[in-house]
Amino acid sequence: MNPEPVAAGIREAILSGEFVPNQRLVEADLSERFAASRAAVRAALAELAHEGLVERMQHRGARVRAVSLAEAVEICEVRMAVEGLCAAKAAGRVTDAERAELEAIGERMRAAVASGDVLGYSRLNERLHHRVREISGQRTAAAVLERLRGQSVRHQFRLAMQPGRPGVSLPEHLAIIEAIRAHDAPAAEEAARAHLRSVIHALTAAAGEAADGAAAGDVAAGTASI
Amino acid sequence: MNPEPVAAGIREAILSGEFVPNQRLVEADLSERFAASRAAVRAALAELAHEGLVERMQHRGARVRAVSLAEAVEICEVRMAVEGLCAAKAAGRVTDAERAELEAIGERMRAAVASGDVLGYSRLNERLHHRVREISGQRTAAAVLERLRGQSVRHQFRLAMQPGRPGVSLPEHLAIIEAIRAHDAPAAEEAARAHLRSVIHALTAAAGEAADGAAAGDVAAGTASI
DNA sequence: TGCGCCATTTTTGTTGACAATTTCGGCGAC
DNA sequence: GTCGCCGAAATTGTCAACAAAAATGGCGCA
Repeated sequence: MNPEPVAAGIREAILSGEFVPNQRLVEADLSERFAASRAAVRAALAELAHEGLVERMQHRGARVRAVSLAEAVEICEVRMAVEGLCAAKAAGRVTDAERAELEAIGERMRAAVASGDVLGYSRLNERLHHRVREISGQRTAAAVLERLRGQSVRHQFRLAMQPGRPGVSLPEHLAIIEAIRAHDAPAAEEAARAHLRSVIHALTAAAGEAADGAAAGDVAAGTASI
Repeated sequence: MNPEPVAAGIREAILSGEFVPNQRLVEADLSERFAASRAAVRAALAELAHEGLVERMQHRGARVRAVSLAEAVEICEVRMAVEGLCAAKAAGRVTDAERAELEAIGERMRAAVASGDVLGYSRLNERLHHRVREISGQRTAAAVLERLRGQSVRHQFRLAMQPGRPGVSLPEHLAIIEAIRAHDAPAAEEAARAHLRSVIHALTAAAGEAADGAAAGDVAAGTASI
């Protein structure tokens, strides 16, 4: 009956890949699926439209928004700037307990990559980025990043599936962790930016090839490796 | 009848200072004022809540969100990162026509400050920032910045009214213009960041004093000097 | 006189029905 | 056989009434 659980449900369906890009979202269908009134569905769709996950056209209903590769690159560029800020602020505020936590995440990342556990690595990756945002204490930046993340989950997931990718991103992640642990704000900012630059590079490199395949993602999408 | 004109009307009333922070926004009143149904008002309020201009609490209605000084600083920090990105990209893409346009804006800014035309300077300032965003071609960044701007208009306005402020910000703006005109991306990024750093400094400096006064802003608010 | 409780009023949340628009299918003309 | 047109179905947009919750004011009681 409330709009929020409906929005959460649709969001999860989109992020998990159950609802594919450009799929039409008919209000009556969603209303039945989530056992909510059409007004609630409507409000939920409006919310998701503001998050950039769905697209609405006058009298034509809502559909899952397809973010192009160019847009994904744009999103990564903004993330580069904002995550750089968060990393720098985190380096200036990190506590000893948090330093230990980051180190633990780094160790587990190393182990995951060594054992070829791509899924586990993806989860740790997601957790690392999330934790850095929290440690930074920058709620505005965190909110911006959270919204951007939702829009690019699909591309991130495709990237994480790439063969050599974890081997490239692991040292980048470790560099971020080390800089923050060392309270070195400029180094943390640069490490975060370098990491995102690398993501952009990988995205554009994987441009022509494999425009398919990414549809297999209902297992653990939303934890895509960055 | 449509939600959009209602949202636009409320937005303008908030940005112009007619609706002051923490003012309650009663749906029935708005419904009468804008000659729209309550459902339209409701949708408009939801939209504005997502923009961060109003705050809604369950069963307690909507009120104009008051952004604290700390939040305004956070917003400026994010702007520092993202406007830096836009300036850098603009430097790499600016055309000759746009270079001339930027130079013209710079000249008019100089003239406005020389003649003490604070209002005109504010408008040029708004226009410069907007134009740089456009030239950058970074739609994602532009969207992020546009939303942040709405939330901090009130603080920006208070800042623009400060006595010596235009004299400080003018050279910063000119530096941004010059770097973009010279196609010097790193310099443009640094100039934009320096400018925002300066804004943050001025914001925190003007912390204790003059928590009043800013309510006089229905003339040309929304063009507040940055 | 001051405090707490209850009825009233105001305001928000929700639902269902109705109107407007688009889309889809069949029919006829060329 | 194909194109364009017209009606029906599906879908979205809008509204007004109803229900639920919170704010308000008055009353009794200590």
